Amino acid sequence: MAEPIPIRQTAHRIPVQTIGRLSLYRRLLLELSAGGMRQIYSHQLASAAVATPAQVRRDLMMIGFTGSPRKGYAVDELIAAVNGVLAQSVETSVALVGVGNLGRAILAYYTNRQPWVRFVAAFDRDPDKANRIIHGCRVYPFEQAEEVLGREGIRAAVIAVPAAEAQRVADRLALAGVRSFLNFAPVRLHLPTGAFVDDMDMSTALDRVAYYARQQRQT
Amino acid sequence: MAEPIPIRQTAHRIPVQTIGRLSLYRRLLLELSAGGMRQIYSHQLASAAVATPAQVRRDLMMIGFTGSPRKGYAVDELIAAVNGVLAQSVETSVALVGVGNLGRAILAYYTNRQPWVRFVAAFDRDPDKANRIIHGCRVYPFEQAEEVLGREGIRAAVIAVPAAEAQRVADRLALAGVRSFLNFAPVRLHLPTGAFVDDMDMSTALDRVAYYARQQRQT
DNA sequence: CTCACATTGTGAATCCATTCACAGATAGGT
DNA sequence: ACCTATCTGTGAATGGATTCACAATGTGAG
Repeated sequence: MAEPIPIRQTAHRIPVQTIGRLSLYRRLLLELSAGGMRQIYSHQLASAAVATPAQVRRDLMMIGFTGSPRKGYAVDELIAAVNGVLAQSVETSVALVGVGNLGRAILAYYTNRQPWVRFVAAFDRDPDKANRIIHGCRVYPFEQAEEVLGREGIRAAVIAVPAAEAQRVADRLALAGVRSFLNFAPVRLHLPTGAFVDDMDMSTALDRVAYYARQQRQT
Repeated sequence: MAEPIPIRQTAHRIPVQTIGRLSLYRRLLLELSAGGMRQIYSHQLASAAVATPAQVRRDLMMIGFTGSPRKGYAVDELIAAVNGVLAQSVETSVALVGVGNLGRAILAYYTNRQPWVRFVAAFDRDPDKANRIIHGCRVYPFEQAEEVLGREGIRAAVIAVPAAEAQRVADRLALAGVRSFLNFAPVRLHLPTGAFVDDMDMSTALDRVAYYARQQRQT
């Protein structure tokens, strides 16, 4: 199992888009590997990921993974290489803030899906929700945020609170050491430089989809 | 009420990113307008939207909306102009496919949030779920998709089914005339050119967030 | 062993969104 | 009525991601 995975350097900064596609590649590769595929060409992976072969090769180049002409890429080694970049073999602890409809659906969605990330704490303002366990995740009152985040060493959080509260929540999490946010609230967060935010703005997404339903255009 | 809103042309094609920001601007402006604000400068809107003033001016230029030096933009006229672009004053009918945890949360989330889009039908493979009403939306068995989509003139759909089924569902919807998709399944969909897909890939998003929690870098 | 050819790895070209920077405009002050 | 300060509108510059295109590679066939 200790094969030398062909990696040259993880040197330069990897763009966010590439990180996102690596996550997708890994999901596709895991399925293909389970189906018995040992080698894969850039054009095959590209077609599965709805991308171009050049895009795939460029992405793999970014993480310093190399294949072989005529044989393509070794599937399992590639999975290991992507794991090395995305998860550095450590499980990442994540917190959820906001245990409403959306928050519970998020917990349900992620449970047993990505073993490399774990929701170790959820928070809610409503004390009635506290101290319950939802989808295997303990819910705390939001007042205990600093304590729990510190204790668990949490540096990533998912925000699923109403728009009006999102900024306050983000401020407090940032102060408590969280540097990476997945934000479901339909507002843009002001955060200290160095922090990372990924907005999952469903309102905006629905507006975009409604717009293009009336146009006839484009990807 | 019949003020002439200053619009020059909706001529050229508006990039997706701009459409997304227009949706955000509208949300912010509606709130500011309700709070009594009549005029707004590009730098104020930019700060609310976490963008640059130049970005805001460029976006408004794309939709042909003009303001005035020293007074900025008229808030209510700008809202009307954005409405004209995004919703063309028509309510858009949308379907949901997949009434699981996520699907129900999506319905709950959108209810009473964006009156300009309406979920007029939901579909699920499971017949037990059919013919119920969830958050004001009637659930049909998926077999009736073509009939209902045709009857309601639906051209936009939200896909919230498991990954393994997403492509089949998308194919069938596309054949039934749906041209615009909001895809929550963690796969990329192959669709006829001309169709629009917006991927809300929560798996990928969580991987990105986990990645940057370990780095110390950047938005 | 040699050859042919499909595939990789990557510099260069292209494309597209964002930002810069400034000319032109105008509201408000005097 | 004029002047000034500050904003808009936009052509040009920038920056970054994607795509092109091709030399280098090495595999499998004969």
